[in-house]
Amino acid sequence: MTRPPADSIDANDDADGTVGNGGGKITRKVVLAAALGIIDRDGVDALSMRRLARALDRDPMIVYRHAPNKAALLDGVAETVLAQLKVDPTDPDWVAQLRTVAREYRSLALTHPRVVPLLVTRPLATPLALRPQGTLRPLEDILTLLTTAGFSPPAALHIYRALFGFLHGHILDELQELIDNPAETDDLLRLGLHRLPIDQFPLLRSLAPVLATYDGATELERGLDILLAGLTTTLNPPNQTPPREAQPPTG
Amino acid sequence: MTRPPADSIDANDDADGTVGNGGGKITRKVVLAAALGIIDRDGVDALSMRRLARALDRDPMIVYRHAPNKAALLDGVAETVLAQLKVDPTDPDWVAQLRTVAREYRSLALTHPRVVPLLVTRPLATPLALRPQGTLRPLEDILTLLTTAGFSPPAALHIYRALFGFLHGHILDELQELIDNPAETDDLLRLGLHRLPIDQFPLLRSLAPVLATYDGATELERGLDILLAGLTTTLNPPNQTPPREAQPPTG
DNA sequence: TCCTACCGTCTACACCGTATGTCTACAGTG
DNA sequence: CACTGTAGACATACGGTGTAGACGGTAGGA
Repeated sequence: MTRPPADSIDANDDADGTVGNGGGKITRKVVLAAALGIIDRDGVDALSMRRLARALDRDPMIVYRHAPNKAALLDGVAETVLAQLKVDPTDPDWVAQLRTVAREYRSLALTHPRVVPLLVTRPLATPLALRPQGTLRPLEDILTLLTTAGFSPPAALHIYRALFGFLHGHILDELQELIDNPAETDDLLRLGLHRLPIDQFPLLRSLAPVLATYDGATELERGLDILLAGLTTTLNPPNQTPPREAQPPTG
Repeated sequence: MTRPPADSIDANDDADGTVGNGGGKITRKVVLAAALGIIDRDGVDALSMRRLARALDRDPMIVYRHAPNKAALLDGVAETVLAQLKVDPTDPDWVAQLRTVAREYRSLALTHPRVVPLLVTRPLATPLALRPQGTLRPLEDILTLLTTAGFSPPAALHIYRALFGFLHGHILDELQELIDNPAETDDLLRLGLHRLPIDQFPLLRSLAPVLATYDGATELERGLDILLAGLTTTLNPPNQTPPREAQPPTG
């Protein structure tokens, strides 16, 4: 009998909402999925080894069979999210492909907003080459995309940096502006801006309506316009399709 | 006598390296400075209320006199660092002023690299208006800088977002590429890239020398060139000095 | 059949954030 | 002077945390 004590046999679709995984086999994938679920629901701080084990309906120590320690577990969660970012390195239109990647990255971040701190933070703790390979895959793929398009590897790296730098910044910006109290109708109150002294923050307060109607998608597109235009003019590869203007996805 | 038991009276410049603050008065500033010291030395994870108290040579609970809880303490640390960022809202040359701010932000991040996760992450947990006011000061100041230069408030906000989005992204990029093993002379080994399978990451591995000689300062300047050029062409304010080309600080 | 490998469990330790209570020193009041 | 109120520092305690180490049971290979 590998099940926990009797009192939890039947009544345990535990407080984490996950249905305790019953008697199913525990794999790394299952562990990471459960961890991701907890983080999505309650944030990174809410993820503890014990709570994760509770969600898996197993002993806390089981997690250590699939991750050497908690830091590695968090890396794993970041990796599973980032691994969903697919790059097509064979796309002949590199500008369009980068746009697609950017949009997908944004939508990934918006569906897992509480994972974003991990995405931007974990790499700071680990030297590049020691990072989980799923994390490096998009980098390598974009490098091949760009070198295939005619860029030199250093130029490709430059473009990659510019794109993801911009992307990370944009995501952080956008998530910061999520609404305080969505039910409130008045913009000032909804954003909590009324708490700021008027004499010290007049402009910020006056921007309530603008802040309240922030549109991340088109903000991203405009940023990409500028960025990609700047890149194509400074670094034109030999064999290349002309860069397209902003073209938000139709769907 | 407010001092702790005798055994620590003379021999306690404790393991945190800070000289226990002796009998000095504990203020919020002192607490935050000690916390910053610990984070600078050993990272955010190493900061615990107990260790902070040990550094202050006091009982753990004093910290709660100056911060309601640990999250607020971290916010305070982020604030003290960010408050060092001075914006001159009266500068007539807004482009030059933004460049200066960007450079100062970068140098701030480089002198406190382990605080950067807090800088980019804490705001995600707190709605804009609830953030410590020291955090909002640079925002308001940049808004007045730009509106004084002739931009409308929404345009000013747009520029602020673009600048700090780019800035955050750049900082994260730059810190990620810090060296694994600085003593090693071979670039591949120094970056740990030899651990990557050649057949799966050929381009990344080939970029070892480029990665090893990353120059964040000029990378930042080039990014600012593109960004500010893009902003001035799309959003030209009425009364404005012409934008200058990249001009790294002479000192 | 035994051996090895792994998987899940149990126990235990040192440490964590913080609610609550107690002690002390001092300010103001009569 | 005694008395009270108050604020700061200290002490205790509770429930939780990450994880080292040892133990049993089960599966597969020799």
